[in-house]
Order: sequence, then structure tokens, then C-alpha cells
Amino acid sequence: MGDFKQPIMDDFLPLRDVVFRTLRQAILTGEMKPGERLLEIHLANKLGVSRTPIREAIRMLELEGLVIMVPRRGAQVAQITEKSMSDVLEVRCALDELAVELACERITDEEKEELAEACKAFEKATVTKQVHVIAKADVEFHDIIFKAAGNPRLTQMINNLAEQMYRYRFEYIKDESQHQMLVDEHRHICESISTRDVAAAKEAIRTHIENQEKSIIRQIRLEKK
Amino acid sequence: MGDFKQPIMDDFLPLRDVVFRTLRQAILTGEMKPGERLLEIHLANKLGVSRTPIREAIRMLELEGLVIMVPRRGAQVAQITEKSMSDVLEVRCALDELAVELACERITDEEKEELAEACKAFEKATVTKQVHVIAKADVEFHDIIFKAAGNPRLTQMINNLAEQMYRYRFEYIKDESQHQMLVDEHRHICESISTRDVAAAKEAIRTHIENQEKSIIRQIRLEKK
DNA sequence: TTTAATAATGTTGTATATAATTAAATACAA
DNA sequence: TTGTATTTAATTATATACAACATTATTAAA
Repeated sequence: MGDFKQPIMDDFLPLRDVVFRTLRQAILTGEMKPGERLLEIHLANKLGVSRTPIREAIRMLELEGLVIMVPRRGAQVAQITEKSMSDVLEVRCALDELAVELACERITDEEKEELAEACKAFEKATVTKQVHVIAKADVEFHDIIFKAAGNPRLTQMINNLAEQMYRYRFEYIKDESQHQMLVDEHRHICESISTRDVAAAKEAIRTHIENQEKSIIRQIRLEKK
Repeated sequence: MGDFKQPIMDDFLPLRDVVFRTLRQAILTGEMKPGERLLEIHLANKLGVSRTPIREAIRMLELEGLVIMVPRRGAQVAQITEKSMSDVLEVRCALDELAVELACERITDEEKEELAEACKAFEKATVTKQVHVIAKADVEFHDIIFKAAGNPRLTQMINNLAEQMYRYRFEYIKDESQHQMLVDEHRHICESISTRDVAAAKEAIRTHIENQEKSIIRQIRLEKK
């Protein structure tokens, strides 16, 4: 299927979902540049499917804000600006604060264990200095917090927002000088949730997100040159 | 076009958008009941269009969480449970708090005027005791806060969440015994934003949402019987 | 009467064909 | 050369056709 990276084909995923994931990946990784048009026949040929699943995927990308529709001219990849990113991060920070707040209230002893484990696992991962290993451990750590928060809707929204920053994620993790800080932040978050200290947990997660924001904004400014 | 209520046809909106709005309206008003299947040909005949725009609209409804897809069985209207509603309201409350916080920081003198106007207009609207007049004034009041907050992404997300509760909205406003409280809450919100008192504004909006939540939960419990 | 196999039907998933619209190219007049 | 029609090509929007699959009904056998 074309030269885009193929996503995992679990069972019989409808083609629209395969196309959706493929295009989303291409946009988030920057393989498809902002402003680039999504020509239906072109994509259909490239991915070896008909126009129908392409169109349906585009509708989904549109609602996720990844492409914008120009009436009768079709879709193009949405622009990523410093403003749009900081807007997203502003929202994400608020939602992450909510997540840790809820986690403080609702976390079980078992989940506390899991969180402590994940925290340690993250520290271990940083030692490997392999970007995707660290990224995975990071996701697992945060996923436990989301599970503890017990609000699937919230989880879905945060993950969706996080996805928008996918392109910048790896660059951030690559920077080894930040690793110790990341480990400390995770520990701090883990401890305050375990002791159900809402104020401390919110403060910790806010710092965590703000540091990410700084890194992302820095990268965007670099790109512009 | 069928017996659904026809939305406004500005210029030449693509059929998918007309269908999308029509179906969304039908779901949000309860005309289409949770669990009800969305049969493509059936809807296509009813609305006098082909299956293509119906399918594209369903993709959009799916991403908004209004319908869920059962693989190879098509779409059905999402269930609304007490849990799913309180999950949504939990998120909405956090986002509304963020909105007033940002509004406190960013509101201009001009917008302060507008907000005060809208607050008065809302009070006037309650006197008419006409549900849709009150609802409209309420929306206008909150829209000014969103504008002042200056984060379009946030606005879009809050509006999307608010939409999910559309069905219960009118019942809430219908209850005249609540009107004075609503007016007071709006005044309180308006004043604390104008004086840039973040803590007070957040507290005020939280109360505002929590009261809505109580009303909605009450209605859901009534429905179940 | 119950169960298994099979046919009929309904429905989605995908592909293709047609219509409508816009953008680009060309021709013509000022 | 510039501005304006007019044609041509490209592309989306919509409709229809076909294939795959799932469900239900029906029939045959135990």
C-alpha cells in the first residue's frame, strides 16, 4: 500500500480506518506537510483503494482538526502554528490536571503499586537512551494515571490532544539533558498521587506539561528558520 | 427531506453536512433513541439522498461520539448513561474553569462591557419565560467568555461537550424556580471575570456547572423509570 | 420435535460511474 | 499588452453498482 508506513491490520479493519490511520500518521510525523493538498484519486492510487474509503478517512481527519476543508477544492493538511500548539497545550494541561486530581481521589492500592512500578520502569528506560523505549515507558506511566482517574472520555480527549504533538514528541525525548528532570517529575507525580495530595499532584503535572510546551515551542521556532 | 427538521441551507452546503446536522439534531433532541440503528438505505430514502453523504455524515457522528460503530453491523445511536454524562460534565467543568481563568487574564475593556450587557440581557430573557429565548441569551453570555479566553480550540471542545447534553438543556431552563439562581450565578461569574478574580470566577463557574449536572442526573434517573 | 444444513434476505464495505463545479488555458477584442 | 470570454481539464460531490458478510428463515434429517 503505497510508500506510507502500513499500520497493524487487526482482523478486518474497514479500509477507511486503515486509510485514516495511515494518513494521520503521515500528517503527524510531518511526512505530509502543512498546506499540502489531499487529492483523492492520487491517494486512492497510492494506497491501492478506491476513493470511497479515502473520502471517509478525510471526514474523520477533518473532525480531528488535522486537515481543513476548502469547499469544492478538497482537503489540505492543517497548518501547525505556535499559537495553535499552545492552544492545544493549554487545554491539555487543564485536562491532565483533572486527570491527576481524579486519580488522587480514586486510585486503588493496586494501582498505586502499578504506578510506582511504571515510575521505576521509566527511570530504567531512560538509561537505555533509546527514544522509542523511553516513549513507551512514558505512555505506560501516564496510562495508569488515566486508568486510575476512571473517566474514559477524559482519557480519549487527552490522548487525542497528545497525538497532535506527536511530531515533536521524539525530539523532546531525544534530549538526554532532560532525562533526569523527567524522572524527577514522574517521581514527584507518582508520590503526590499516592499520598492523595491533590495540590502537589496538579502542580507537578503542570510543570511536566509546561516543560514539554517549552521544548515544542522551541522546535517550532527552529523550524521556521 | 424526510420528516426530520430541516436545517438552514446556507448557500450550497455539501449534502454530507446537511445530513450530519440533521442526524445530530435528531439524536440530540431524542428523536432518535439510544441504541437505534442507523440504516443507510433507510436514511438515504428518508432524506432523499444517496448512501454516500449518509455514510460520510455517520463518520462525523462517530468521531463526535454520538453514534457508535458495531463492526459489520453499522452505526447505532450511542447510549447515554448517568456515568457517561457525569464523565462528560467532569471534563466540561475543567474546561469551563480554564475558560474563565483565561478570560480573567485576557479580557479587554470592550469585552467586559459586552459581558455585562449579555448578563443583563440574560436577566431580561428569564422574564419572558420563553425557553428558547433564555437558552439563546445563555449561549451568548458564555460565548463572550470564550471569545475573551482567546483559545478557539478550547471553545470548540466545550461546545462539543455542551452539545452532548443538548437533550437535557431545555428541561433545565424550563424550571422557573431555578431562574433567579441562574441570574445570580451569571452575575457572579461576570463580576469576578471583570475584576480578574480568578479564584472566584472558577468557583462561580464550577457551581454553575454542578447545578446543571444535578439537574441532568435527576432527569436521567426519571427517564429510567 | 429438535437440530443441522442451506437458501434467502438484508446490510455494510468497496468500487466505479456520472454530474456539478472550479481552476486553468486559450482565443479574441480593445 | 491587457482584459474578457470561452473552452478544456481537473477535481470534488453525488449516485449507483457490485461484492462480502451476517442474519434470519426454511427445509431436511435425526
